[in-house]
Amino acid sequence: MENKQKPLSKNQKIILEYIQKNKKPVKAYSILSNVQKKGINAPPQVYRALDKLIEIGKIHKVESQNSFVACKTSDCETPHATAFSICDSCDEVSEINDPKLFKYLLDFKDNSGIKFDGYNLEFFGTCKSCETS
Amino acid sequence: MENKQKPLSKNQKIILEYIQKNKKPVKAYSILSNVQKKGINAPPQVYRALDKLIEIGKIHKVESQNSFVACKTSDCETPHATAFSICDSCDEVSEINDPKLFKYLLDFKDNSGIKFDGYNLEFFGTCKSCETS
DNA sequence: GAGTATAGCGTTATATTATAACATAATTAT
DNA sequence: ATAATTATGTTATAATATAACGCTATACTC
Ligand SMILES: [Zn+2]
Ligand SMILES: [Zn+2]
Ligand SMILES: [Zn+2]
Ligand SMILES: [Zn+2]
Repeated sequence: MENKQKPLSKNQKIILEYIQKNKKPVKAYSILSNVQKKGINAPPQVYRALDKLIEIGKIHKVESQNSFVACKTSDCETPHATAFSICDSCDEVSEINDPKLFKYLLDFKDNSGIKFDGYNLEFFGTCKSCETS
Repeated sequence: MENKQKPLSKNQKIILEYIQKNKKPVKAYSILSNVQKKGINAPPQVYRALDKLIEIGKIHKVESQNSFVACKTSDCETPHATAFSICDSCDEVSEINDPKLFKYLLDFKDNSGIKFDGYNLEFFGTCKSCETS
Protein backbone atom coordinates (compact mmCIF):
# COMPACT_ATOMS: atom_id res chain seq x y z
CA MET A 1 0.00 0.00 0.00
CA GLU A 2 3.02 2.29 -0.22
CA ASN A 3 2.73 5.10 -2.68
CA LYS A 4 6.28 5.14 -3.90
CA GLN A 5 6.34 8.48 -5.69
CA LYS A 6 9.76 9.51 -6.87
CA PRO A 7 9.81 13.27 -7.19
CA LEU A 8 9.75 14.61 -10.70
CA SER A 9 12.83 16.16 -12.19
CA LYS A 10 12.96 19.81 -13.21
CA ASN A 11 12.14 19.24 -16.86
CA GLN A 12 9.48 16.69 -16.06
CA LYS A 13 7.80 19.17 -13.73
CA ILE A 14 7.90 22.00 -16.26
CA ILE A 15 6.43 19.87 -18.98
CA LEU A 16 3.79 18.21 -16.83
CA GLU A 17 2.64 21.61 -15.60
CA TYR A 18 2.33 22.86 -19.13
CA ILE A 19 0.30 19.84 -20.20
CA GLN A 20 -1.95 20.10 -17.16
CA LYS A 21 -2.67 23.77 -17.85
CA ASN A 22 -4.22 22.78 -21.16
CA LYS A 23 -7.65 21.29 -21.40
CA LYS A 24 -6.97 19.92 -24.86
CA PRO A 25 -4.09 17.60 -25.71
CA VAL A 26 -0.93 19.32 -26.80
CA LYS A 27 1.69 18.42 -29.37
CA ALA A 28 5.34 17.86 -28.59
CA TYR A 29 6.63 20.78 -30.60
CA SER A 30 3.98 23.05 -29.22
CA ILE A 31 5.12 22.08 -25.74
CA LEU A 32 8.67 22.83 -26.78
CA SER A 33 7.94 26.30 -28.04
CA ASN A 34 5.92 27.08 -24.93
CA VAL A 35 8.55 26.03 -22.43
CA GLN A 36 11.58 27.50 -24.14
CA LYS A 37 11.44 30.47 -21.81
CA LYS A 38 11.96 27.97 -19.00
CA GLY A 39 15.21 26.80 -20.50
CA ILE A 40 14.11 23.78 -22.45
CA ASN A 41 15.72 24.11 -25.83
CA ALA A 42 15.51 20.97 -27.88
CA PRO A 43 13.17 18.12 -28.80
CA PRO A 44 14.99 15.37 -26.91
CA GLN A 45 14.43 17.19 -23.65
CA VAL A 46 10.72 17.23 -24.34
CA TYR A 47 10.44 13.66 -25.56
CA ARG A 48 12.44 12.29 -22.64
CA ALA A 49 10.15 13.98 -20.16
CA LEU A 50 7.09 12.83 -22.09
CA ASP A 51 8.30 9.23 -22.08
CA LYS A 52 8.81 9.30 -18.35
CA LEU A 53 5.51 11.01 -17.61
CA ILE A 54 3.72 8.42 -19.72
CA GLU A 55 5.53 5.61 -17.96
CA ILE A 56 4.43 6.80 -14.54
CA GLY A 57 0.88 7.49 -15.67
CA LYS A 58 0.83 11.27 -15.30
CA ILE A 59 0.03 11.80 -18.95
CA HIS A 60 -1.17 9.74 -21.88
CA LYS A 61 -0.46 9.86 -25.57
CA VAL A 62 -3.43 10.21 -27.89
CA GLU A 63 -2.12 7.98 -30.64
CA SER A 64 -4.44 9.07 -33.38
CA GLN A 65 -3.36 12.67 -32.87
CA ASN A 66 0.25 12.38 -31.78
CA SER A 67 -0.69 14.55 -28.87
CA PHE A 68 -0.34 14.38 -25.13
CA VAL A 69 -2.86 14.93 -22.39
CA ALA A 70 -2.75 14.89 -18.60
CA CYS A 71 -4.33 11.95 -16.84
CA LYS A 72 -7.73 12.91 -15.49
CA THR A 73 -8.43 9.80 -13.47
CA SER A 74 -6.04 10.57 -10.61
CA ASP A 75 -2.92 9.12 -12.15
CA CYS A 76 -3.90 5.86 -13.72
CA GLU A 77 -2.48 3.08 -11.67
CA THR A 78 -2.68 0.99 -14.79
CA PRO A 79 -1.22 3.57 -17.09
CA HIS A 80 -1.40 1.37 -20.09
CA ALA A 81 -5.11 0.81 -19.94
CA THR A 82 -6.51 3.99 -21.38
CA ALA A 83 -9.70 5.05 -23.11
CA PHE A 84 -10.60 8.32 -24.73
CA SER A 85 -13.40 9.91 -26.64
CA ILE A 86 -12.35 12.17 -29.45
CA CYS A 87 -14.47 14.67 -31.29
CA ASP A 88 -13.91 14.41 -35.03
CA SER A 89 -14.91 17.97 -35.50
CA CYS A 90 -13.09 19.95 -32.79
CA ASP A 91 -10.45 17.43 -31.66
CA GLU A 92 -11.57 17.63 -28.08
CA VAL A 93 -10.42 14.61 -26.14
CA SER A 94 -11.70 13.34 -22.86
CA GLU A 95 -10.52 10.44 -20.85
CA ILE A 96 -13.13 7.83 -20.15
CA ASN A 97 -13.14 6.48 -16.63
CA ASP A 98 -15.67 3.70 -16.66
CA PRO A 99 -14.88 0.82 -14.32
CA LYS A 100 -17.12 -1.57 -16.22
CA LEU A 101 -15.44 -0.84 -19.54
CA PHE A 102 -12.07 -1.01 -17.86
CA LYS A 103 -12.81 -4.42 -16.40
CA TYR A 104 -14.39 -5.70 -19.59
CA LEU A 105 -11.28 -4.88 -21.55
CA LEU A 106 -8.72 -6.09 -19.06
CA ASP A 107 -10.65 -9.36 -18.78
CA PHE A 108 -11.01 -9.72 -22.50
CA LYS A 109 -9.45 -12.82 -23.98
CA ASP A 110 -8.75 -13.25 -27.65
CA ASN A 111 -9.80 -16.41 -29.46
CA SER A 112 -6.62 -18.17 -28.43
CA GLY A 113 -7.55 -17.47 -24.85
CA ILE A 114 -4.81 -15.03 -23.97
CA LYS A 115 -5.34 -11.91 -21.89
CA PHE A 116 -3.57 -8.66 -22.47
CA ASP A 117 -1.40 -6.46 -20.27
CA GLY A 118 -2.92 -3.25 -21.44
CA TYR A 119 -4.82 -1.46 -24.13
CA ASN A 120 -5.51 1.86 -25.70
CA LEU A 121 -9.02 2.64 -26.87
CA GLU A 122 -10.00 5.73 -28.82
CA PHE A 123 -13.65 6.39 -29.55
CA PHE A 124 -14.63 8.78 -32.31
CA GLY A 125 -17.75 10.86 -32.59
CA THR A 126 -19.13 14.34 -32.30
CA CYS A 127 -19.00 16.11 -28.98
CA LYS A 128 -22.03 17.81 -27.47
CA SER A 129 -21.07 21.36 -28.29
CA CYS A 130 -20.25 20.46 -31.89
CA GLU A 131 -23.48 18.50 -32.19
CA THR A 132 -25.64 21.52 -31.44
CA SER A 133 -23.83 24.01 -33.63
CA MET B 1 -27.75 -5.63 -50.51
CA GLU B 2 -25.79 -4.17 -53.42
CA ASN B 3 -22.06 -4.43 -53.05
CA LYS B 4 -21.08 -1.18 -54.64
CA GLN B 5 -17.38 -1.82 -55.19
CA LYS B 6 -15.67 0.82 -57.23
CA PRO B 7 -12.62 -0.72 -58.83
CA LEU B 8 -9.31 0.32 -57.39
CA SER B 9 -6.99 2.59 -59.32
CA LYS B 10 -3.60 1.45 -60.48
CA ASN B 11 -1.65 2.83 -57.53
CA GLN B 12 -4.24 1.68 -55.04
CA LYS B 13 -4.01 -1.86 -56.44
CA ILE B 14 -0.22 -1.93 -56.33
CA ILE B 15 -0.11 -0.73 -52.77
CA LEU B 16 -2.92 -2.93 -51.53
CA GLU B 17 -1.26 -5.98 -53.05
CA TYR B 18 1.99 -5.13 -51.37
CA ILE B 19 0.32 -4.73 -47.98
CA GLN B 20 -1.62 -7.96 -48.39
CA LYS B 21 1.54 -9.89 -49.21
CA ASN B 22 2.89 -9.04 -45.77
CA LYS B 23 1.74 -10.79 -42.66
CA LYS B 24 3.03 -7.99 -40.46
CA PRO B 25 2.01 -4.36 -40.80
CA VAL B 26 4.21 -2.29 -43.06
CA LYS B 27 5.39 1.30 -42.87
CA ALA B 28 4.65 3.90 -45.49
CA TYR B 29 8.26 4.47 -46.52
CA SER B 30 8.89 0.76 -46.64
CA ILE B 31 5.93 0.44 -48.98
CA LEU B 32 7.38 3.22 -51.07
CA SER B 33 10.78 1.62 -51.46
CA ASN B 34 9.19 -1.70 -52.31
CA VAL B 35 6.90 -0.42 -55.03
CA GLN B 36 9.29 1.95 -56.73
CA LYS B 37 9.99 -0.65 -59.38
CA LYS B 38 6.28 -0.43 -60.22
CA GLY B 39 6.55 3.26 -60.96
CA ILE B 40 5.53 4.81 -57.69
CA ASN B 41 8.10 7.46 -56.95
CA ALA B 42 7.09 9.72 -54.13
CA PRO B 43 5.46 9.74 -50.69
CA PRO B 44 2.25 11.50 -51.71
CA GLN B 45 1.41 8.69 -54.11
CA VAL B 46 1.70 6.23 -51.26
CA TYR B 47 -0.18 8.28 -48.69
CA ARG B 48 -3.03 9.02 -51.09
CA ALA B 49 -3.52 5.37 -51.82
CA LEU B 50 -3.29 4.54 -48.12
CA ASP B 51 -5.93 7.14 -47.28
CA LYS B 52 -8.30 5.72 -49.83
CA LEU B 53 -7.70 2.10 -48.85
CA ILE B 54 -8.36 2.98 -45.22
CA GLU B 55 -11.51 4.84 -46.16
CA ILE B 56 -12.95 1.84 -47.99
CA GLY B 57 -11.89 -0.59 -45.28
CA LYS B 58 -9.31 -2.60 -47.22
CA ILE B 59 -6.56 -1.72 -44.80
CA HIS B 60 -6.23 -0.25 -41.34
CA LYS B 61 -3.66 1.93 -39.69
CA VAL B 62 -2.06 0.66 -36.52
CA GLU B 63 -1.84 3.96 -34.74
CA SER B 64 0.66 3.00 -32.09
CA GLN B 65 3.10 1.88 -34.78
CA ASN B 66 2.35 4.20 -37.69
CA SER B 67 2.01 1.10 -39.78
CA PHE B 68 -0.57 -0.30 -42.14
CA VAL B 69 -2.11 -3.73 -42.32
CA ALA B 70 -4.62 -5.42 -44.60
CA CYS B 71 -8.09 -6.02 -43.22
CA LYS B 72 -8.46 -9.65 -42.22
CA THR B 73 -12.15 -9.64 -41.47
CA SER B 74 -13.33 -9.62 -45.07
CA ASP B 75 -13.21 -5.88 -45.59
CA CYS B 76 -14.67 -4.29 -42.52
CA GLU B 77 -18.05 -2.87 -43.35
CA THR B 78 -17.55 -0.57 -40.42
CA PRO B 79 -14.03 0.41 -41.24
CA HIS B 80 -13.70 2.72 -38.31
CA ALA B 81 -14.45 0.11 -35.69
CA THR B 82 -11.19 -1.74 -35.42
CA ALA B 83 -9.46 -3.82 -32.77
CA PHE B 84 -6.00 -5.29 -32.75
CA SER B 85 -3.72 -7.25 -30.53
CA ILE B 86 -0.11 -6.21 -30.63
CA CYS B 87 2.87 -8.12 -29.32
CA ASP B 88 5.18 -5.82 -27.38
CA SER B 89 8.11 -8.01 -28.11
CA CYS B 90 7.90 -8.86 -31.83
CA ASP B 91 5.41 -6.22 -33.04
CA GLU B 92 3.13 -8.84 -34.50
CA VAL B 93 -0.35 -7.46 -34.98
CA SER B 94 -3.54 -9.36 -35.47
CA GLU B 95 -6.97 -8.04 -36.08
CA ILE B 96 -9.56 -9.08 -33.55
CA ASN B 97 -12.89 -10.11 -34.97
CA ASP B 98 -15.10 -10.66 -31.99
CA PRO B 99 -18.76 -9.80 -32.54
CA LYS B 100 -19.41 -9.46 -28.83
CA LEU B 101 -16.56 -7.00 -28.33
CA PHE B 102 -17.62 -5.18 -31.47
CA LYS B 103 -21.18 -4.81 -30.25
CA TYR B 104 -20.12 -3.90 -26.73
CA LEU B 105 -18.02 -1.06 -28.02
CA LEU B 106 -20.42 0.26 -30.61
CA ASP B 107 -23.16 0.24 -27.98
CA PHE B 108 -20.99 1.87 -25.38
CA LYS B 109 -22.25 5.19 -24.07
CA ASP B 110 -20.10 7.62 -22.19
CA ASN B 111 -21.33 9.16 -18.95
CA SER B 112 -23.16 11.90 -20.81
CA GLY B 113 -25.06 9.20 -22.66
CA ILE B 114 -23.66 9.71 -26.10
CA LYS B 115 -22.71 6.88 -28.43
CA PHE B 116 -19.79 6.93 -30.79
CA ASP B 117 -19.48 6.47 -34.53
CA GLY B 118 -16.37 4.36 -34.34
CA TYR B 119 -13.38 3.37 -32.36
CA ASN B 120 -9.88 2.02 -32.53
CA LEU B 121 -8.73 -0.42 -29.89
CA GLU B 122 -5.20 -1.69 -29.55
CA PHE B 123 -4.44 -4.40 -27.01
CA PHE B 124 -0.87 -4.97 -25.87
CA GLY B 125 0.69 -8.16 -24.60
CA THR B 126 3.00 -10.97 -25.51
CA CYS B 127 2.13 -13.27 -28.35
CA LYS B 128 2.22 -17.02 -28.04
CA SER B 129 5.47 -17.60 -29.84
CA CYS B 130 7.22 -14.87 -27.86
CA GLU B 131 5.78 -16.24 -24.63
CA THR B 132 7.37 -19.64 -25.08
CA SER B 133 10.80 -18.44 -26.14
C1' DG C 1 32.14 8.98 2.80
C1' DA C 2 34.33 6.85 -1.49
C1' DG C 3 32.94 4.27 -5.13
C1' DT C 4 29.57 2.96 -8.39
C1' DA C 5 25.41 2.50 -10.69
C1' DT C 6 21.30 4.90 -12.55
C1' DA C 7 18.72 8.60 -14.23
C1' DG C 8 18.59 13.05 -16.08
C1' DC C 9 20.52 17.03 -18.80
C1' DG C 10 22.14 19.79 -22.86
C1' DT C 11 23.42 19.76 -27.49
C1' DT C 12 23.97 18.75 -32.44
C1' DA C 13 22.62 16.29 -36.00
C1' DT C 14 19.60 13.29 -38.38
C1' DA C 15 15.86 9.90 -39.12
C1' DT C 16 11.08 9.08 -39.84
C1' DT C 17 6.42 10.24 -40.90
C1' DA C 18 3.30 13.10 -43.42
C1' DT C 19 1.42 17.03 -46.18
C1' DA C 20 1.21 21.43 -49.25
C1' DA C 21 0.95 22.96 -53.61
C1' DC C 22 0.48 22.79 -58.47
C1' DA C 23 0.03 21.11 -63.04
C1' DT C 24 -1.88 17.26 -65.70
C1' DA C 25 -4.54 13.06 -66.91
C1' DA C 26 -8.18 9.70 -66.41
C1' DT C 27 -12.83 8.48 -65.04
C1' DT C 28 -17.62 9.24 -64.09
C1' DA C 29 -21.91 11.66 -64.26
C1' DT C 30 -25.30 14.78 -66.60
C1' DA D 1 -19.76 16.89 -75.12
C1' DT D 2 -19.30 19.16 -71.02
C1' DA D 3 -18.59 19.39 -66.41
C1' DA D 4 -17.39 17.48 -62.10
C1' DT D 5 -14.73 14.31 -59.61
C1' DT D 6 -10.99 11.44 -58.75
C1' DA D 7 -6.40 10.11 -59.48
C1' DT D 8 -1.60 11.02 -60.94
C1' DG D 9 3.29 12.84 -60.98
C1' DT D 10 6.42 15.97 -59.06
C1' DT D 11 9.02 19.13 -56.05
C1' DA D 12 9.48 20.94 -51.85
C1' DT D 13 8.76 21.19 -47.03
C1' DA D 14 6.38 20.43 -42.59
C1' DA D 15 5.79 17.75 -38.49
C1' DT D 16 7.13 14.08 -35.48
C1' DA D 17 10.77 11.53 -33.25
C1' DT D 18 15.38 9.52 -32.16
C1' DA D 19 20.72 8.66 -32.22
C1' DA D 20 24.73 9.79 -30.23
C1' DC D 21 27.87 12.03 -27.21
C1' DG D 22 29.71 14.12 -23.18
C1' DC D 23 28.45 15.73 -18.85
C1' DT D 24 25.91 16.16 -14.15
C1' DA D 25 23.01 15.08 -10.50
C1' DT D 26 20.93 11.59 -7.58
C1' DA D 27 20.50 7.26 -5.39
C1' DC D 28 22.68 2.77 -3.59
C1' DT D 29 26.00 0.04 -1.33
C1' DC D 30 29.78 -1.00 1.19
ZN1 LIG E 1 -5.41 8.28 -17.07
ZN1 LIG F 1 -16.40 18.86 -30.83
ZN1 LIG G 1 -10.76 -4.98 -40.67
ZN1 LIG H 1 5.59 -11.76 -30.29
